[in-house]
Amino acid sequence: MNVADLEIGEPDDAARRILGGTVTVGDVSVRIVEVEAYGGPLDGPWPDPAAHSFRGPTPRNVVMFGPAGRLYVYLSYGMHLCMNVSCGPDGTAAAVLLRAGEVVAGHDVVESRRAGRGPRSPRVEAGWARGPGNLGRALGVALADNGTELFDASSAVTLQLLDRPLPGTALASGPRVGVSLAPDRPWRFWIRGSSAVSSYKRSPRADAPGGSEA
DNA sequence: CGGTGGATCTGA
DNA sequence: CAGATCCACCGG
Repeated sequence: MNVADLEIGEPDDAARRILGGTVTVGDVSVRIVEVEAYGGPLDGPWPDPAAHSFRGPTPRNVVMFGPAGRLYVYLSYGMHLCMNVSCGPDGTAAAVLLRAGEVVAGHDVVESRRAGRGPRSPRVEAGWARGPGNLGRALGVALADNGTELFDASSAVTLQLLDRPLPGTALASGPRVGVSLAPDRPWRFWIRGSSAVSSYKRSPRADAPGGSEA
């Protein structure tokens, strides 16, 4: 509900602020339980070689360079629509990738979107929006939704933040998933104990689930 | 583990 | 323009 919370502060602050918030598209709502923060080019405040925006603005990533609170949608590996929330001041590239959520409304719609997929696709409700590709499919976003103003109630895609951010004790953090550059940056955040967190990438060696306190 | 899949970017 | 790349997922 408060864009200012996303335009002030570091991308990781925005990431923690978004956790626990709710994204709504039509009848479907998802409570966000896992996110990753991304920065921008070398000459910006948050140089991030893992970010789409690292090599400067392009037609695809230009939303990351715009004002906070807009939806950045991109197609990953030719089949998965992934959702990000732009953050930071206008003109500065940063975004938060929405990695996983819990379906809190529109279960029937989400289930129908999952129909016809392989028998191994998540049957358990907790897996319906686990992973950025699954999250995008559950919500039914399209590339055409790129740039949507998430805090405008009349938008097709909206984001409702918690009135107050979750306490740090409720969160955990660790390295980002699927990122080969800057793997040491602990810019992945999730809500402790949520069954929808995409834990599959955790190293089997890591006995304590994947990360540290946030 | 490998195949799939398509937009996007880079460098001829 | 072709080729490489890409913030995944599923089935084996």
